[in-house]
Amino acid sequence: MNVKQQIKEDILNCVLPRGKALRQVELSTRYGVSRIPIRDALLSLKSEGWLSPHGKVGVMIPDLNWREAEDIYLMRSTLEPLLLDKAFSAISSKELEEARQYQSELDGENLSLIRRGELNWAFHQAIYQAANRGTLQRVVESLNKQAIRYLGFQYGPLNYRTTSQSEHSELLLMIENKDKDKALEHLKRHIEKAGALLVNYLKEVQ
Amino acid sequence: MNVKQQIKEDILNCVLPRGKALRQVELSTRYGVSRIPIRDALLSLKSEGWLSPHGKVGVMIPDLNWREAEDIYLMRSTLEPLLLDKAFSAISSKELEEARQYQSELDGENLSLIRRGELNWAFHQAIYQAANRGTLQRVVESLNKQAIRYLGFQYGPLNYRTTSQSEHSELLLMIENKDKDKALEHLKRHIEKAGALLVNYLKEVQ
DNA sequence: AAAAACATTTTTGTATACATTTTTATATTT
DNA sequence: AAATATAAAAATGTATACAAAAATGTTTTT
Repeated sequence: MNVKQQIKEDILNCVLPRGKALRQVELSTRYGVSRIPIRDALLSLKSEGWLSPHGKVGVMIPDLNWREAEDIYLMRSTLEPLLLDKAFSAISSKELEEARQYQSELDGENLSLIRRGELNWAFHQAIYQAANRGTLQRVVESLNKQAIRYLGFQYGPLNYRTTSQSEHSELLLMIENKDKDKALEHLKRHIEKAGALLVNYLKEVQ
Repeated sequence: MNVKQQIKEDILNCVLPRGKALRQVELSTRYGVSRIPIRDALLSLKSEGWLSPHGKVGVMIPDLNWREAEDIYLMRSTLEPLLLDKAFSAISSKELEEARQYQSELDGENLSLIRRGELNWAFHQAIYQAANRGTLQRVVESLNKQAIRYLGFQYGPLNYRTTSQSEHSELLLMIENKDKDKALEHLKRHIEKAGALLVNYLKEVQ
């Protein structure tokens, strides 16, 4: 696994200190590489929202907060139906099969949080790719990947797993039945519900 | 000016070759720095959509295409009203004054395309910042900055400048009059119109 | 004693050198 | 002659060394 992925894991597992500046030399000894790939990884993670600036210089691991979660899910619930809309008529059994593949993988018990997040995105992406809308899809992808940082809550205290899985099944059914309006609405609600649950929880614990 | 900005300018002014891989050594001699800052800049520009991957390795300047433009403006027209909605009640005369400042700067004749794009974003941002929604705002910012690549068309053949300026004035008026619904609708139309004009033009020339 | 100026230390940014990977050209095989 | 295998070239990725900038601690001044 490359350094960037390792750092992501370590952010999720709270191995790295939160709130204070991450030092490049420290990380380079920790991960056994020079500072250059560390620097690359930090810049990249910053641009993806996994890290935030620390004063004039350096980066740090930002706090999770409900405002950010709310923004992410608000955007997802707005943009993903747009994407599904553009994809809808082009979705074939090939895409549906691929989506089901990822869905069944999500039933596994011993998956890391990151893997779970990636599979969740893979499921949605399998459907969206029929839209052939690279730019819109990349934004939605980035939002989904940012949401991974909050997955610890959803799969932990909130116990959202079974709900999410059954909603995925329902979505696939609606797509199979070519019921576009219903599918779009269902997708929007699916995302809104997950968001609301998460935001409420975050507001409580803060 | 730093290397990244220089490369942006050179992309906009079609100085760098489009479609073929940009070579790091070539760029490093061109801009008089070593390969490291060049590499940083290329990675960063790729993540911002100014460059796209070239095969397995390297990056290239992508073609402008109507699909991307349509996606960008579709997202903007969806997300920016959300942002204005959240900002609305918190917009004071301070923000309006700042917006007017940028607007009057936009009347200038001898502005580079990048400067014009930045000022246009600064105008919108001045209003949006009252929302205090960092995550949503960053996505919208990134979309606005991607749109800069297409500004050559809007300020050139499409001659959109005066229309845009008067629409900005109308928006500010609606905000002053606390007419939220009208302002949201107007903003959405403002973006949609710019997008439709651009997309139609791009479809024609391609 | 508080504030400002200076020196020291720490940290990041960049250049050069080397390792690895990818691409291209050439030779070999069928 | 086309396809595959191999070797050479070119490009990117990474390590180390150095330069610039930022942060910190100390001294000086008021």
